[in-house]
Amino acid sequence: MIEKNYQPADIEARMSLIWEDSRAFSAGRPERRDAKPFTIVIPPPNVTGSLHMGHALNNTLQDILCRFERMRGRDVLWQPGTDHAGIATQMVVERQLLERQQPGRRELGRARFLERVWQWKAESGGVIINQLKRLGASCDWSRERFTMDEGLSRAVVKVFVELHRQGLIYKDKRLVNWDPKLLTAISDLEVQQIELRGSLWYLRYPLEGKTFNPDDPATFIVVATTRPETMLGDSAVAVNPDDERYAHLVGKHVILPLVGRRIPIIADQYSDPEKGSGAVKVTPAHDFNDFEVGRRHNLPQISVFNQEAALALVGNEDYLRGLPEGAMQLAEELHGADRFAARKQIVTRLEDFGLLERIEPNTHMVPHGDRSGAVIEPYLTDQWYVDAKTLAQPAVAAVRSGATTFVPKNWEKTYFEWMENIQPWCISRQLWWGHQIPAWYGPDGKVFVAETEEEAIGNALGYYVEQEVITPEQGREMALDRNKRAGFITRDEDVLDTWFSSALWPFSTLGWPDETPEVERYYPTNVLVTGWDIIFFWVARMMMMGLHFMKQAPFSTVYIHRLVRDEKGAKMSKSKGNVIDPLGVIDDFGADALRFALARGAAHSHDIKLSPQLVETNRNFATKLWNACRFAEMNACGVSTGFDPTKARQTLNRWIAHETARATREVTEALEEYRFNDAANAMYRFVWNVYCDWYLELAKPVLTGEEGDARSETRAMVAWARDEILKLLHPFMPFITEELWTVTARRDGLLALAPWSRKASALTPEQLALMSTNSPDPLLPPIWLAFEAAEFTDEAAEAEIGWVVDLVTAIRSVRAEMNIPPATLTPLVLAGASAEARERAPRWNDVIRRMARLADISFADRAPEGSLQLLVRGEIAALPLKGVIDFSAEKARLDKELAKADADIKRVDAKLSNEKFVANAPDEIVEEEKEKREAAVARKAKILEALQRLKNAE
RNA sequence: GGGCGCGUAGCUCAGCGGGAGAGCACCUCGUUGACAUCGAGGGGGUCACAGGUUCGAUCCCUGUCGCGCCCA
Repeated sequence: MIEKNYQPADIEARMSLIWEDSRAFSAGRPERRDAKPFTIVIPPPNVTGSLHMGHALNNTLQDILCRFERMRGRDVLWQPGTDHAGIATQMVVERQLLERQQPGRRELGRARFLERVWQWKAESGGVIINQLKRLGASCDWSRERFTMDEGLSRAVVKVFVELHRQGLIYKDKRLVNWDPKLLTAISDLEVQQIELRGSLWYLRYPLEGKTFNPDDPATFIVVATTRPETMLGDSAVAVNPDDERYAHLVGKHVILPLVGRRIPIIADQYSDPEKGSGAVKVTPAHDFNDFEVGRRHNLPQISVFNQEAALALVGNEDYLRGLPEGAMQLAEELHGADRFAARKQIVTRLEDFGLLERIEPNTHMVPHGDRSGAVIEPYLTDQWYVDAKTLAQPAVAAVRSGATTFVPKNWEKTYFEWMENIQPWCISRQLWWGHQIPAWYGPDGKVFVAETEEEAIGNALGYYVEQEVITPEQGREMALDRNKRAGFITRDEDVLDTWFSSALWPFSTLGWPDETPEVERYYPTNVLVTGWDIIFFWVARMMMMGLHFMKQAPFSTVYIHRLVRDEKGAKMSKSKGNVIDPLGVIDDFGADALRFALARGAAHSHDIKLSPQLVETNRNFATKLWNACRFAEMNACGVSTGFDPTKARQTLNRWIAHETARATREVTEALEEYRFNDAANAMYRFVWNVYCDWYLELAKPVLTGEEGDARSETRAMVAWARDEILKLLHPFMPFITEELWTVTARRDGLLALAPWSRKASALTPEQLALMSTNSPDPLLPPIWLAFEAAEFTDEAAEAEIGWVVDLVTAIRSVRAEMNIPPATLTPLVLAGASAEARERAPRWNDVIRRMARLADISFADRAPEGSLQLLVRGEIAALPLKGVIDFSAEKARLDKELAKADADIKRVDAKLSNEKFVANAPDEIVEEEKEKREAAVARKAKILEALQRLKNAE
């Protein structure tokens, strides 16, 4: 029994349990041992996360694909899990400690802090998994993984060690993006360039050997900078080699103001004569471009900041080297000043000495940390790097060769663009939460990288014994006693970038580095579904790691979807307050409605604009489906075993079989091409505008009529088509369809595991032509017969039902236009009807009368006088309404139609009389135009006839 | 500055070489037993602009304007 009202919350809770209990989504179900696998790995949400609309879209699309392929018989593995999200999680826990006024991270110390994080993870880390379940995600939940699981951690260590051994991971001292708030290095990708209004300061650097005179430009050179405070670390001034203004100064020196350091004037292409003064200060330790200039010219790198981006001058050897007497005073005065305070102080001092020429307003891009929001400081430190350039080569080749394809294809260009300009990937983070780098250092700083601590210690002690730094006896003691080696051998404190472990996700989740059956069966995966924002963070890196370690690209297709925005097209953000909470709309309208709304909007080249109202609309669609199924139930439309829709005898039933087959093809083909919106919209139309609006309406007289073959066939067909609808809709709206599947008949199994009606391989056009004949060749191989229902067509049925639909629509339309009250039943006269119409009309008498609100239907040679005359498929259908119709309105209506027919004839004539058109256009187009002309001429004749009748009646 | 994408009904979008479409919104009418979370009907568009290619352009090409995003 179907409940009277559709109540999604109730259904969704129940269905979740049924799926879970039956382990419907488990990969490797025994009966599918021989089936082809289909694998998707979920983009692991942050363990700190909660479901937002982006997740809802991303996972809805993945679920549609998984359910679709599961129904097509594949052995589906949708691999779920979460990401430890280094920085984000550490921040969450630190904030919690602060709120609870508990000891902070540093007070706790590393071990106890990590314990706290794990504890937090155990308590609150599973939130998003449950939210994904509410969305209906059909992951194999028994296989849930976490990037810091024992197994995945082993994969991380193994990858690190191997890449290190191969020279693809190395330690280097270079500039990094330093976050002075979080006190860690971050990768280029975690930096956001934000345009800010600032200033361009023009500073005078006095030339060596001349007495500085603010009024004499010959005594100084002007440099322009956006960061005057870094001048303390300047080690050169650069001018463009082609800049004649400065040619005579190249090779000379300036004395750095305030500091007194003697630095050279060098010629380098980097200096742009058009910008600023054409001369730039060079600070290799605090600017990426300057760093490169410094390398080219072998300049000293003078770092003047500490970790917190405050000036660190006292005791700074690099800074103090070669400075004159008295330099200490300035160092002491400025030491410890924050970079922004330092800027003010330095500018003031320069100004006092006439060293500031002018200040210009200047808008420029300033790097910010994407997590902390702090202004990023280029900072000179030792960090670990991955040689991304080398790893990128196979990753580029895989996409070039088509081994991996992006959908839509244009993303490949973005991918290439980045991959071909890729920079070394900084993977070390000065955090605690994450995979600690498997590197150990000896007293001289020598690095020992190994998969286990024992191995590393063993190597290290062996090395130092050999070097006679320690005795073999000491070595043995240190190997056995952790305390004895403390301080002698120390582990690298840093952890790896979170994306390092995510890069391994497609194979680490399957058990690699162990040789598991899962790796064998489910790698490489089939499709990766993700947003464009993590192509670089994640997709590119999975490609690199997958190809390097597995020798195969991790997925054959990368489907990139767009963003979900609010109804006005604005990005959803907490600060704007325009966030739509997916769980909120699920509460209000159901997960199915949200999923269907997202799927219907998921076009390739547009962001999705979503509003609660849109979800409501799709809930209404679910209600419509619900009620259609109730209607079927009330009319005893039960599943009839062995029923073959292609053998139906009733025209109406053949028609819906034809339409169902068409919908099946449309949905299948659209999903095969990741056109989620086309697939979902095809179903929306089919269910509402075909099945409900016409099929069920036209079937009503039969269903409520007398017992007989026609009625039983119709009952069976209503049920069959409903079942097909439930199947086709299941990937989009799993809950309601599974519920309706369960309650409408005794079923062998779950809808989630029921077979899709169209097989994976498309038929050739020749095969299709064969299938469309009404009498299939008895010699056809059985596999073709399996396609029959989905390939079925019946043009004759379509023509007949089309006529009924057109007739009813035309009558309804004119009745509404003429304001004929619904209660008024009018007679219908088919004037000069063709043999076909004479046959059809009695067959559809009941339906047409009911739907068009007619008293009766009769035939006549010509339309009765004083009737409304409609043109339906070239024949006149007349409504004799003497006394009711407004003659002038009717004349106007017919005139309008006449004008339309005339316009059509004229346009076609223009074409056909154009010799070039007839000569150049394809034959079928010319033929089509001729047919159009004939039809329009015939139509015109009928309209003229109708006008004549009208005139006679006046 | 480089790249990608988008300008089609009031809104959101589909169509991407041969007669302008859908959903929502709007207006009119309607509770006859699946459904008012509904049904029937209707109005509404120089397909941004300008050139070009073509027998034919909303669709292809070029340019202009406007909007969005990514990378420097």
